[in-house]
Amino acid sequence: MEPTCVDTSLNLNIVPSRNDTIVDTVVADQVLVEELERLSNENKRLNEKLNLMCDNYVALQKHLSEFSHTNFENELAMMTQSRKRKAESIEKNCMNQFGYAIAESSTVTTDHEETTFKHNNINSPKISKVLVPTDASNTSLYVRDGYQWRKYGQKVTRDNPSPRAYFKCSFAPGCPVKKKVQRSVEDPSILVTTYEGEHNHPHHQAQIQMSSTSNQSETTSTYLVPISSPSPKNPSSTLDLVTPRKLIAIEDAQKSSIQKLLIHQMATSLTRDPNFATALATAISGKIMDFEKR
DNA sequence: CGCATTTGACCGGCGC
DNA sequence: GCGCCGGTCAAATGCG
Repeated sequence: MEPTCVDTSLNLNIVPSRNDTIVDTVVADQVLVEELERLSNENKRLNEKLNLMCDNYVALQKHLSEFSHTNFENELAMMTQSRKRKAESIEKNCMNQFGYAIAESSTVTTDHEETTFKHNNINSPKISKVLVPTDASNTSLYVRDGYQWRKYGQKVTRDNPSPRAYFKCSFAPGCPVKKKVQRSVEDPSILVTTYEGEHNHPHHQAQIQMSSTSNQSETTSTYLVPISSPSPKNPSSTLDLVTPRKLIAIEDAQKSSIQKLLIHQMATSLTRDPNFATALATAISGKIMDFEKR
């Protein structure tokens, strides 16, 4: 969008005549009416500009969304390309059990899922993976998801310089669920959280809140990821990790954060603009005057 | 003092 | 059989 500059300054320096007060009042009235008309026109122009900005914003958002989606798919492809051969052999082993589904997901199979497939049988625990966008500078591996976790180990794996943290669910005694948290190799701003097993207790939050925080006594949530938690009623399996539904959830989370950022930037830039502040004040005063006319 | 985290040691699976 | 690597254990440590 090409930059536009709207002269919103008010020429309110009305100097009253000292001689004829009646004529002065009439002239002043005329000036006020002209001023009102001018402000009204300006208000219309501002509305048009605002609409244009909104349209451009929607278009930009659309482009950004497409770009993010493409990047995400590329990332997944890169993450797995080096291990594709290994995955293919596993795929052959598991094809009888998963058939079409596993064949479709083989290109985005991750290291952990490979392990899952190796041990997968009817009684194996369910695995789900969630990508949590977070601050890359934040080295914390804590992801708040509504459950209570106890960390029992940390390892640096061969394929990833960032350490992998191991957690057990301590929300209920005997809960078999474990999770692993590790930063993505390609994008350190993404925490890859892998859940294993099913909780033997209800979730105490309707919506999972995932956040990465600087310490374990976190009180603030950085991101809200609107996806359901792995639950016994959820028919999702290991393969669910790569279904479009998950991708959409991740994309929605990204879009949500991007949207907030854009809105914040728009608001900041607008409020810092003295022209906008003046125009806003003018519009408000104009509305008040309109209201008083009635 | 109790609980959670840290971290090095240990174990088992897998590939060569 | 050996070494590598991921996962787990458990003693040490820190914190409220």
